Amino acid sequence: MRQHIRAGNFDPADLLRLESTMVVSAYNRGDKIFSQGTKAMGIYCLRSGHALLWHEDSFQYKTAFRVVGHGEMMGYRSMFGEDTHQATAQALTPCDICYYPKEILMQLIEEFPNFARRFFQTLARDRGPRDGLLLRGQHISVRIRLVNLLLLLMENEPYEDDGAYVLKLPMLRRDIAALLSARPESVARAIKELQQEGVAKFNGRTVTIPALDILYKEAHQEQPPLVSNASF
Amino acid sequence: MRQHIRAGNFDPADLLRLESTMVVSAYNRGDKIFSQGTKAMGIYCLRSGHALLWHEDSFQYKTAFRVVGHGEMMGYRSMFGEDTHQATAQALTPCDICYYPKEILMQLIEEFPNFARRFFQTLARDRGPRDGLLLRGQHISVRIRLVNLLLLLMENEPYEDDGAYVLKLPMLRRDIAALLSARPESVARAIKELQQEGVAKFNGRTVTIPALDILYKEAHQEQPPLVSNASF
DNA sequence: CGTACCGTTGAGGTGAGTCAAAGTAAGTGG
DNA sequence: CCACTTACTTTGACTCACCTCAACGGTACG
Repeated sequence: MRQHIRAGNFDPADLLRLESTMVVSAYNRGDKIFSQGTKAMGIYCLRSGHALLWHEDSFQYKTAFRVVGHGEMMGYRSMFGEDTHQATAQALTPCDICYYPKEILMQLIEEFPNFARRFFQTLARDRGPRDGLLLRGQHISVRIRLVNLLLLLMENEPYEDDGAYVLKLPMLRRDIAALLSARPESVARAIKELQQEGVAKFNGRTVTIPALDILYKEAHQEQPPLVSNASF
Repeated sequence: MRQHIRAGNFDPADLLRLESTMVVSAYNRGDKIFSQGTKAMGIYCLRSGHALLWHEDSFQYKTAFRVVGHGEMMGYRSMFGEDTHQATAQALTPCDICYYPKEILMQLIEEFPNFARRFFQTLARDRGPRDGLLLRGQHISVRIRLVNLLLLLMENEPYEDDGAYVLKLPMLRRDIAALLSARPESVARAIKELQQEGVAKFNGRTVTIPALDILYKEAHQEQPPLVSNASF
């Protein structure tokens, strides 16, 4: 899922131009990288650290929908949509972020079909029906949503120690809650449950998972509802 | 939001080629246009009628997420994602649908920057954080979600009679439920409520709305929760 | 050693899901 | 045109997961 901007089959001159126009900035925890409602003029790419994307609806309810990690892009949806930002990006941890202005990107896209294709793919795969629903669908318990989030975060941070997987959460409990469209209290209760059953050990922001397959099983094999839901 | 494939600034020869490769098929209510899990080879465009897009998760829970109306496209996300279809498309009403194969589209996209731009925009605007959450966020009551759905459907079917807006629902109650991530019973109760308060009159699949602004107000001005939800 | 968050726990309330049954359309075939 | 079937819709009673509110325990930091 990661989407670096990498030297592919590009003209060195263009790459140089891309590099020269690129701006790298450092952000501290809590800093906003861009804000919902402002005009999208380019895209951002994380060199290090973590950021959180969240959307605020007309009821002032905030829902986080993506954790952006090292090497990943953000802001592209609004840029290509030729619209204002539909979300706010905020640094979860100190991070370095580079910015690519729209004009340069558009030029490269026109010139190099492969570059365009990569963006088409990124846009198309981003937030398809698949996830999102798994993290926020209310027919799934907070517990299962949490397990799915853990698995998602594990994809990006494979760290093994002594046969068990270890995951360092880059965020607060309330951010986890926002990602699951739940409340911090509910998250705490779900964590307690998983803890007691030995599925995962939580120690502050460090999560230890003894057996990944148990987690995976739980994430995808809850009993289906008995009654179907639509005219399918 | 509608996305016709129209004669823009294209080469007549290419348009001819596009037309010649296009296949138009007729579907009856309930027919599947494409199925989740199958390979996406092109895009579909509705000439008439309505279709419903729904996704089935690993718990066999079905969530509808889009009603496709006249002139709108579907299947493009999976095609550009170079992936299997992430949803199933099914005809809500009898409809005529034309199919454009991928190769032709890709050729046109490479050749005409404006054509590419339109697709970038379509992809980027489709299912951003904005809607979706309004229709399925569990912090919003089924009633408000229903009101939002009505407003969404009204956008495409403006029909005025005697000062009141009239909307003909192209779908069953259970499909509405699937769109709201709710149950048909809950939808029925929400409908009853709106009925009793005179906000909207439901008669089978015909909805009459005396005052649009009341509906609109309700859709966006519910009291915000007292406690914020994340470290924002 | 306060102060200020963050995280956890408990008690209580509620919206919406589940289940079951009755009511209403919409076909279909005689 | 009327039985008859089938599918869709609504209602009521019950249950439960999660939210709300409130209080308490932890940890970091000046």
